Amino acid sequence: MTSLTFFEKDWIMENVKEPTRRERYHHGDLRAQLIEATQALVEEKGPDNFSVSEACRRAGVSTAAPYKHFKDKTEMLREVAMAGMIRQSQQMVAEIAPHPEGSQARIVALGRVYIRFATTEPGVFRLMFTWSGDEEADEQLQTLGDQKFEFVQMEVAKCHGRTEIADEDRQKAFLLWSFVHGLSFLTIDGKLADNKMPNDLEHVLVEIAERIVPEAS
Amino acid sequence: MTSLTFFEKDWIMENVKEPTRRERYHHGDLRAQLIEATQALVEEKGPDNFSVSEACRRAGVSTAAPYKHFKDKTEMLREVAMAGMIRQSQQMVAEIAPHPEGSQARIVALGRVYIRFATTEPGVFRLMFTWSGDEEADEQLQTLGDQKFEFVQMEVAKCHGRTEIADEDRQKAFLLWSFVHGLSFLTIDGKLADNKMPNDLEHVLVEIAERIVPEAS
DNA sequence: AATGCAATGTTAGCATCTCTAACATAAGTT
DNA sequence: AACTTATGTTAGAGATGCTAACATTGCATT
Repeated sequence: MTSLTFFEKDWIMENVKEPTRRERYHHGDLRAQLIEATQALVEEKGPDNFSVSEACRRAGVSTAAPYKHFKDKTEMLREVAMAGMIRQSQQMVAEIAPHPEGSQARIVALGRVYIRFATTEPGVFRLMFTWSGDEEADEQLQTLGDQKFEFVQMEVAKCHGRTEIADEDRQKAFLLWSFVHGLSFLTIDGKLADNKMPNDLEHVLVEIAERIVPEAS
Repeated sequence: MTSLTFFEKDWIMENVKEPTRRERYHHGDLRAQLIEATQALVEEKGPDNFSVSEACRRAGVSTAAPYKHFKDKTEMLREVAMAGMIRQSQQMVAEIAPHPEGSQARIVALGRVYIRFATTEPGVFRLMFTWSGDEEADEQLQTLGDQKFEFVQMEVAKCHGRTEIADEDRQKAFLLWSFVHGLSFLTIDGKLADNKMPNDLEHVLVEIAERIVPEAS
């Protein structure tokens, strides 16, 4: 019985002319669509100039609707930040895969992903890291960040032929992180116009990796 | 005549029970006081949560008053950012003074000032560098930043016994800047809790300087 | 299948914020 | 003393974050 009604529903969902999902009172997918709108707006206007109202307009919904899905504006933004964190992590593991374990190329790849993400999604990137305020709310965010950093530390350790993270690895990973983080922000904040930015980013990454994690372990 | 009235005024200003300057219709010093309030609020609430209204409350003035002195909210914030830029530069020149020209200690001192400023005035620091939006408005700000960067480049050049900036110096200054910039943001954004942060900041600064601008030129 | 509940929308409205317009007053000039 | 300019004030428009009260829908239980 239930299965039959399910089939009916499926049939309706797929064959009927799709009420565009907007004409219906219940949206069906509002939460996801609001997050999507939020992310888009964060990129377009920057995290500071994001407004819930505008996200509502985009989702074709009243301005009170989000509050059935999110506690407040902050929670909407954090959702986008979290998604960004995960996306960045995925890109990292994908990008180092082709390179042999313990190779410097892996370190370079990590840095490349970091900066590419920052320049490709500056709004989300800013959101992820410059969470001014809220103090304790971003526990999950912090956890994700910690995991990512430990991942980097592990890669550095492997470069030194270790299977566990030593103090030296921690230190070096930290140097690397600070560098790419700073480079990312200087880039997206437009401080590297003109002659300040080295022309070849890849070259810079290799150089910094060489200075901190030399190929000859 | 006029000089007499001036004297009278001075006498009033100094000997009469000071109408606290708030009881008077004309404030006398509103612009400066608004900037002061803005800076304080930027530190307390963060640049994003700063509101003109609150600055007005602090200055004891109506919410429309600022618009006789500033074009809009953005201009108030920019004023604070500019002042921060200048303050940071002054600290830099002061801190390198004791060290001999061309010494690595000078480079370390520059980094120390950069990070100290960021941690001491995180609100203003954020304002100075993560100016999301406005595009062309921050021309002056950009100019100040450029000057500072050139100053750093020159210091690096001196470390190599040069009196003019070479490409190598540009490159190295850029690496140094990226590093301290990233370190600053990671610190004020609280990403360096627990074991991630090396215990001794000074040591880290020396180490990174050694890696990029070795003492033995 | 009918009914009831929980989920998820909507409209109205409050408090706050930025910024403008019109007006008021102080200060300096002629 | 009268005029002008600078610098305040009050009133209010338009946007925003969020809440309260109400409406509609979907699902579950009967």
